[in-house]
Amino acid sequence: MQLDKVYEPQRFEPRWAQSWIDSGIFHAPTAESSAGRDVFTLVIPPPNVTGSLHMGHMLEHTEIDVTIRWHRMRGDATLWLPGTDHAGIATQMVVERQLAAEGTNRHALGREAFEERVWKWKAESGGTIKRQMIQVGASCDWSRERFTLDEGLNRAVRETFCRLYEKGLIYRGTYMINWCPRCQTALSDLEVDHAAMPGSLWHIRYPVIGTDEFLTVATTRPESMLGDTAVAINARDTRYQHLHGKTVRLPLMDREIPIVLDDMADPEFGTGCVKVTPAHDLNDFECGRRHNLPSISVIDTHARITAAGGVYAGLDRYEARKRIAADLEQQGYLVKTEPYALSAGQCQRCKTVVEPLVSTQWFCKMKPLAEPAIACVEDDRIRFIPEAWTKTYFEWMRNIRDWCVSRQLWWGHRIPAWHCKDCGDVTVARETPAACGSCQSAGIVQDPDVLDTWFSSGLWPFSTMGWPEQTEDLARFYPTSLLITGFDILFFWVARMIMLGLEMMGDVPFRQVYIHGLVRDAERQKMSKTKGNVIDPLEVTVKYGTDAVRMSLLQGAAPGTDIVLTDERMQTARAFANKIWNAARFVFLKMEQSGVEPWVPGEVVMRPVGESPSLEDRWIFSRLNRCADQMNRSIANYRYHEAAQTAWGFFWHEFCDWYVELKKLRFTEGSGLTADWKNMLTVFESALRLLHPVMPFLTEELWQRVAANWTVRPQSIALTAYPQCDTAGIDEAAESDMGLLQEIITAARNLRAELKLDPKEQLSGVLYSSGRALEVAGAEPEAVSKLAGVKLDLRAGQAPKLGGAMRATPDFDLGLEVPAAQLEVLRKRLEKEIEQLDKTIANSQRQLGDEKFLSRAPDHVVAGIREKLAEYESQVAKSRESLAALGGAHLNLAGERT
RNA sequence: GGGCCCGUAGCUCAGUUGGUUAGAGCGCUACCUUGACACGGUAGAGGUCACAGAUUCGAGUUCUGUCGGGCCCA
Repeated sequence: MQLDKVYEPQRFEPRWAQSWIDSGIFHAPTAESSAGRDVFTLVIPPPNVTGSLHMGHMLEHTEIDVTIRWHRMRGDATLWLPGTDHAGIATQMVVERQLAAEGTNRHALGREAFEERVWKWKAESGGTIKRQMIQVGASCDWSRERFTLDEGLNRAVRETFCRLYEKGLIYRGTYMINWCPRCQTALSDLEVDHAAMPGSLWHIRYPVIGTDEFLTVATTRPESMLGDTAVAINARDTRYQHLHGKTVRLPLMDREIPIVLDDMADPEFGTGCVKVTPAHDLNDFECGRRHNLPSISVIDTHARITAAGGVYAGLDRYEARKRIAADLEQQGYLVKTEPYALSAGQCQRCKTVVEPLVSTQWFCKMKPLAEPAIACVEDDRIRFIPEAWTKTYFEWMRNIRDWCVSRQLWWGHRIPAWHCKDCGDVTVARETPAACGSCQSAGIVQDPDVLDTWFSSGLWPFSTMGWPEQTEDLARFYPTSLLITGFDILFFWVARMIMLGLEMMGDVPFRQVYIHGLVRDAERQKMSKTKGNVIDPLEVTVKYGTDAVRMSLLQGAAPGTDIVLTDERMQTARAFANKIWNAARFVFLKMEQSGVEPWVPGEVVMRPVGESPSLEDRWIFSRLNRCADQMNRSIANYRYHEAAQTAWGFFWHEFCDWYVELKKLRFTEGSGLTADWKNMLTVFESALRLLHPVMPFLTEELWQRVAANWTVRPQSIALTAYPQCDTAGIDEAAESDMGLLQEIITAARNLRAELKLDPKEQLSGVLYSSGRALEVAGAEPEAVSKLAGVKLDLRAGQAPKLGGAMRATPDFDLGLEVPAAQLEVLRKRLEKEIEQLDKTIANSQRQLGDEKFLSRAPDHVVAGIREKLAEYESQVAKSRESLAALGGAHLNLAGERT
């Protein structure tokens, strides 16, 4: 029964983490066992299978776990479905780096061997994150764990691809795409980051054929001129109108290209005319289509100049840029070069500047998918929290562009399309076909490309439940209830799940989306490996305890704000855990002394037991009910910071600071299981339950001891009922009486501290009151004498003489007997108090003298101010009197007593 | 260029539909090693709610603008 003196979470956290998993208590209940209960489902945002847990995961999983544990305790049939993502490019890159270190590469290895190699890597490191999640107590159903490359999920991917293809929503075509020359694959628009970087603007003049004029174009990429097939001017631009219909001679290439009229040329910007390179710029590509211009590819997939680039063929794009700029200058075509901040697209993964290339790829048509996805948020079938994200979502959805879904990678879902060597047609099929669908030729080969990882992630809420099979899980758990994730994947993942869920399942994938913040360091910096400011969750959970880390994260997790995580905060959270630990230690020690056995009533009791429960019992149960009410509402509304604060305040500042201190006065040795004991154990047990979703380990460890003798109890606190507010347990009278008692004690302590009296010295004093305070103090004399160290003489009415060590409040006047010499320190405080009260009184009087206020403000507000004003006035009068008395010769408090 | 969010105590943030003396945690100051806990106790100091207007009897809260910070999209 004895607990260690200091809270050492390492001594019990690993034990519970393992035991929760072994007992399978977090598995979703069967349909039979949970008939009639509400269902609550959440699928995990799948982490990278070869990754490891970072603080972002820890925050996300903590918020999910709080919510899940709360729902489970509320009696819902709860499923948190875990799993991982194959993270195409990222994982392939890791393995390619391994190969490079071995002096080889994937092409030398061949596709099959490479894929084997990646699977091997997955087998090695794939379990890490799962182990870590178990370690930090994530209460998910591991029996339903999924991986995006599982066979079942692959079927879902193929089914989706085929359906979309059959509907004409997936097509293959030749368009401008983002190409990463390092990763050697196409990328979607979302996988390209636009970063501002210093560059130059080159002004190049193109001679107009048949005249002695020039058109000067400005470009940030002079090397692309090799592929120019026109120069555009704006029809409204009077400077160049006379040149329409003529041609220019492209320097270096000696090619004659037309001058076209196009709005792309902005008369306000630069020289007003632009070069057109349809093969290497999206705007130029579209311009080229409008004018039927040829498209000449001069940069290849390795970002080198192609054979079409004449003498520059084979040069890297940047090398070519230097040479071309130099040649232009030498030949007199370069007008000037000026510094220019340009925005270049970078590969999100490897930061290489992407190359816009014309390429044949698979695309997904987005507009028809986006429309219902917009509608379901407009009509509230899906709600974003915080709501501000709705706008961002709409903004993106309404301006959506087609999605390039093919990737030239070897790690991922292979596109289910087969090309015919004979007729050239494409056969798209769910199962590997034996022959071409058009000409029946057996000479077909599967498309070498794989799908964007997000294509499979987009199916996650239903592919994980067995779709396209009509499984029981799917029927029970889809749509899921909630998604908790970060804003950084709102478009990548959330938006696509909504579109694909609606299209494939005919229903939204989740009802609500809670977007959490970002974990930052003490300087509010994003955590990053390169900055070296990452806090490793595993390290700190060992150091401070998982519960303390969870508490720290939740304390800062106000919706819509980032979370600042510091060692200081985690230390404090550990101190909180230690406080609870020691409160429990006190309880158990006292139990032993009193001969009491662990006891719990057997069901949640939210009211005190016993014939006439004590004030502190009535009070703590009342507070417990309010705490339960607040906890339930806070968690329901994703106000995790509020839940954390509520539990913290209840345990520390109500249970420990007052309740336990008062209860100490009740317990005597060998008294047995009195009502005092029953109430204390009941409140403590309920409070543990309230805290459990936030600090699962500590509460489990203590609960197991508190409830040890409860014969028919669940095997874990996680399976007990979450306390709900019982309004009958709210005792306004007890709260107000307790408030008075606290005020009396605090007033006495305050005087004592201000007068710098010995904290241990027992003092005498007087309490005057014409109200309830007298009865409260009379009923709890020991509380005042023990907690404030003052023995009070109780007298009805107001103090006859206000002077000396006196504290006046609206409810009572309290004085201490002390030597006159110690009273001087009171003067300053009284002066300050009077000043503040005067200000407040003036303000109230001004309001009450204002006709408009009196006529327009609601009655209760006016009445409230009148009442307060009377209080302030009486208080300030008392303070003035006290101050006057201080000035006098006689500072003896309760004068008549001496 | 378009859009979103944020400026409240030294720090990190709360502050629900406008309403009575603006809160919490940390930090800080003073005192206290009291038999649950110094990872503790008691008491205290600290804010013209970024700025300027407007609406209102009344604004930290609503509206407009300015300044400052962050983010997203092009």
